[in-house]
Amino acid sequence: MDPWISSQPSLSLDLHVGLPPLGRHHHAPVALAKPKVLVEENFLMQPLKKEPEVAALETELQRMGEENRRLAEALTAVAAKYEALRSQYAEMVSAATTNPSSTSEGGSVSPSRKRKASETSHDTAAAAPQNQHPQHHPHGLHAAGVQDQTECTSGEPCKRIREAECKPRVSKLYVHADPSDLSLVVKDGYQWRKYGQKVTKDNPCPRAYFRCSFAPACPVKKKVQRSADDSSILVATYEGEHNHGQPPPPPSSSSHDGAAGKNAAAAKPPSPPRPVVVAPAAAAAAPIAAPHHTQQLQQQHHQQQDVVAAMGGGAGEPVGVAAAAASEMIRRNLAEQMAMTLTRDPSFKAALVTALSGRILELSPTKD
DNA sequence: CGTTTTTGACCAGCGC
DNA sequence: GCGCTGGTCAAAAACG
Repeated sequence: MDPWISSQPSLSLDLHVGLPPLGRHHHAPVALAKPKVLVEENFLMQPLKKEPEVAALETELQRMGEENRRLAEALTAVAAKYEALRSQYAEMVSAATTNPSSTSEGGSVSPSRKRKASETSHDTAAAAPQNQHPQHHPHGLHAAGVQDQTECTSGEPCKRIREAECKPRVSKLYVHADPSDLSLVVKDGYQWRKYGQKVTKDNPCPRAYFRCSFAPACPVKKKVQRSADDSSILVATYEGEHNHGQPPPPPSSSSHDGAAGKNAAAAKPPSPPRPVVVAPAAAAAAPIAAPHHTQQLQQQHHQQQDVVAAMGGGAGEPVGVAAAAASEMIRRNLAEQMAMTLTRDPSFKAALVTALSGRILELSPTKD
């Protein structure tokens, strides 16, 4: 899989129990699918005095090996689906870029931009880059990027196209957050500057408006609001597409979401250095806590749906952010779930201890 | 001192 | 035309 796995603390034991060592270059999750029953092998290599206890353990190990294999297969299936979806998305993106007229780029500007022409003119110019996919026009000001403008200058259909057909590059991200934490900060790896807050009609919780502050010209905007149904869920709505790469993760834990100084402070307490979209509180407490974990999985499910929606719907949302972050979280959760499942299983622990002791004995110079 | 957040005011679209 | 609403601006405050 990806390097991220190797950085997962919960997986850093390198125990070689069923799963291959997680090296630096796992390109596909399928790599996990190869069950290596090293524990079993090591264990069986012992000069056995086949006592009933040993036999029982052996049976147990075999059973776990089977289970391990099943899990690996399930993981393979999930990974395959993930890859399929991703390639599907890539195809759609390429199709969209080769035939821009069919994808109605226009809406990327906030659909409700209501400023006057003078403002919108420079606004669209500024917003243009977000309309294209970064890999094509990283710096904007190309035909595709100006399309919004051209559509608008071509006549009044502009508005309608924008609001109806051209679904703006909007994607939503559902992030689990501590309900007691009132801040509206969603960690996604980018730097955001808050420029407004508003209480909306349908939700008692205020909505915060952010702009990407990493690149001055980046047109991406983000709205964050707690879900009206579940205050522990933060709904982040991204509009537009970053015209710059993702800011490099800070070497240590420090300002990540917020730009500098106060922003970082207000943007959140120390957070995981990765662009994970889990709210810091949850991220800090969740990895081992079952309830949080469940919520995270639900959250992950939401995100998965959103990613799929983004793939199927508006071609090329800020999926560069949203989808990447979502998939990141999905994978992370997957790994955490696996690690938790294993570490919480007493029989697994017992087998692990047995295997380790057997291995130690085997490697011991005094072994006979 | 520079940057960001806060927050009231303003603007424009929409529905009646 | 008027009020409601969402989105944005910009001055003041806050922070490191």
